[in-house]
Amino acid sequence: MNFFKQLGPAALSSRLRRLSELMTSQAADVYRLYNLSFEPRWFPVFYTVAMQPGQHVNEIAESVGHTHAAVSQVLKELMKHGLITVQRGELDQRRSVVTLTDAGKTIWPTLQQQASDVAQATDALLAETRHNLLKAIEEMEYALAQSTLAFRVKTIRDQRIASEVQILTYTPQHQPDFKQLNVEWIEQYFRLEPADLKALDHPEQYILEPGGQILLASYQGQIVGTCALIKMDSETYELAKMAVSPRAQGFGLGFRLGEAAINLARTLGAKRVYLESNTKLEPAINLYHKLGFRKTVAGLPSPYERCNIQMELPLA
Amino acid sequence: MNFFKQLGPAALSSRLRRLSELMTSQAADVYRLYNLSFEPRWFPVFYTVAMQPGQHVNEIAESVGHTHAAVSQVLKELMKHGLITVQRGELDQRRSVVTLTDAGKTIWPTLQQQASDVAQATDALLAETRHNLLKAIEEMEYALAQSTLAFRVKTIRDQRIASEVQILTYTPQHQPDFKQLNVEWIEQYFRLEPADLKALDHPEQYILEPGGQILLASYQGQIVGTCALIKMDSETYELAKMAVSPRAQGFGLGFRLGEAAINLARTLGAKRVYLESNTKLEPAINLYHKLGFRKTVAGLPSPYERCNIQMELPLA
DNA sequence: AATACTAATGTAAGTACTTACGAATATGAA
DNA sequence: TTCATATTCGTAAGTACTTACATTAGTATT
Repeated sequence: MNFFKQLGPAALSSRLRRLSELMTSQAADVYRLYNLSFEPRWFPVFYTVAMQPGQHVNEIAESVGHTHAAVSQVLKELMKHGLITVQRGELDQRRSVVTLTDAGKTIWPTLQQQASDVAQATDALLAETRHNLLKAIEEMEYALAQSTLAFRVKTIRDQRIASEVQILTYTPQHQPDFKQLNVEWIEQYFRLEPADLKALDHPEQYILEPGGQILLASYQGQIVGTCALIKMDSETYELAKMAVSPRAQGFGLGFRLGEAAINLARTLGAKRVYLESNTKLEPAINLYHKLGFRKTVAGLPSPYERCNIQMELPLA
Repeated sequence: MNFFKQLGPAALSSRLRRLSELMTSQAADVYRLYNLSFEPRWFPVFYTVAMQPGQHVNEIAESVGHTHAAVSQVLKELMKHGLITVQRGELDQRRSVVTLTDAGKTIWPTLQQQASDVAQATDALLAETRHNLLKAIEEMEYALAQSTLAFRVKTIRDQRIASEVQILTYTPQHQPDFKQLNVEWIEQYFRLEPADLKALDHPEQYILEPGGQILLASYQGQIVGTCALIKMDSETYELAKMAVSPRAQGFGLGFRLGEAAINLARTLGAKRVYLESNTKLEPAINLYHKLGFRKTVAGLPSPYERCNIQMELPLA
């Protein structure tokens, strides 16, 4: 049991299962106490049928909170033990309408008595504990419905990664990474164009010297993202060469880079930033939208074939 | 979900299972987040092996709190995925000694990172709730280890029944029940003897008139237990004709009747009560012991063949 | 009236464990 | 040393559900 002590919270669901199994086996002992040839797992279904005969499978399933398949299986067993009868629905022939047999009606009072005894014992049991299990379960179900465990973990992971990510400005040593990351995604979706190679092979000449900037994201000592601002005129910059390595995608890196680029454009005196992309690149378009960019109707002519959408972000 | 609302506590174990399933499926989503081809249920076993290589199956099972069979199955899968190697133990050829492969060592840091992220998320999740699930589980496991659910339910049921059981004194109308209950058990284990029939057919003549008494237990309008005090001399009574209907056995009825008889003997001025029985009737002997009776070495001669033990209770 | 869709439910197979059983090896007592 | 007993582990089957799929019946649309 060292495992639980070291990783308590992570092993929660396993512990839930263990406890559930313990309680199930103890419930079986309870049934033995009452000398009924009745299995604990039948109880929920039998209970709802006894309380309201004439229900059909789906209704019962809804009541007990299991699937119709589980109910169907239990009904089969109850029928085999002569406790219920199942008939076709009169109005709707698809339905299986369930009622108690005489044998079922005979054991019902004992079962009720037993249920009441169990309820009392369980209440007393819960009262013995400082942390109420039932309420804890309810709260946990609610919390998990509000926000998935995976979502919560992702948030934490992204925060951790964000704290490890640094946004750097371009120096000549970054050229190979800058080129490689962009070539990678362009070749995945489109074909490299001459305009690409010019900018990627000679960023100083084609981006920096005309007054642009290049930003890079580094994570664990590696360059995993790039982004460039290209100066069009004194008030207009183009956001381009946005690339994130596949192994670092999904960490919110694109957003960090985009944000940094927009802030940089502001300090450079830009009144607007625009970009060109392709509607095929849905995640990218979503990212740009999240950054505040909106589609522009008629844009400037693009040197790239692959672009079929222009977006713009006015800077206040 | 009406079922839960009406029978909340009784359905606890079912709810535990549901929550466990919910968390298990969400845990699977978490693993998807980290792009590992690794199944959640492997984690506990893999974790212990990574933390301490060279353990054998039973040790791992003990660590993770599952059975060796479960560990064995998981190890088989881990081996198939090339994450561990299993070798025969050097000293003890029965043992399977487990270590990580290089592939296993490679994914271990990611897995650790993930476990730490999950632990953080779960801690935050637990902090969101007012009733701490983990502590509730621990408390419930402890409480159930202290005293079984079946035992608790039995206590409550016995109390309920006790409150419905009445101890009556004999009137002639009870003779058929008195006879029937005794005949039932005697014939089950032995044969009816002439001495039995005399006392059962004519209790007034053979028990009451010589100064004895008969007590009966009634439950839900039926006589379900009998017990007689037969006067031997002014200071000695024999406890006899103790019978409890099979349908009312296990409710502590014998104890109630015995207690009442002993108190009655005291008020009649007895210095001792003794009884005769057969060691074959283990539950009865246990009952007499619980009532305070102890085995006597040399007793009075018995009119019954079936008796091979005498027990006595001195009254203060 | 034919067609496409949806609903109801039975059945099979999967899940993540358990218990039961059996084979191989080790240990202890005679 | 030998034989009964205990330990270790793998495999099979069971458990109490689930999901996936198949079948039949009803409903809406053309």
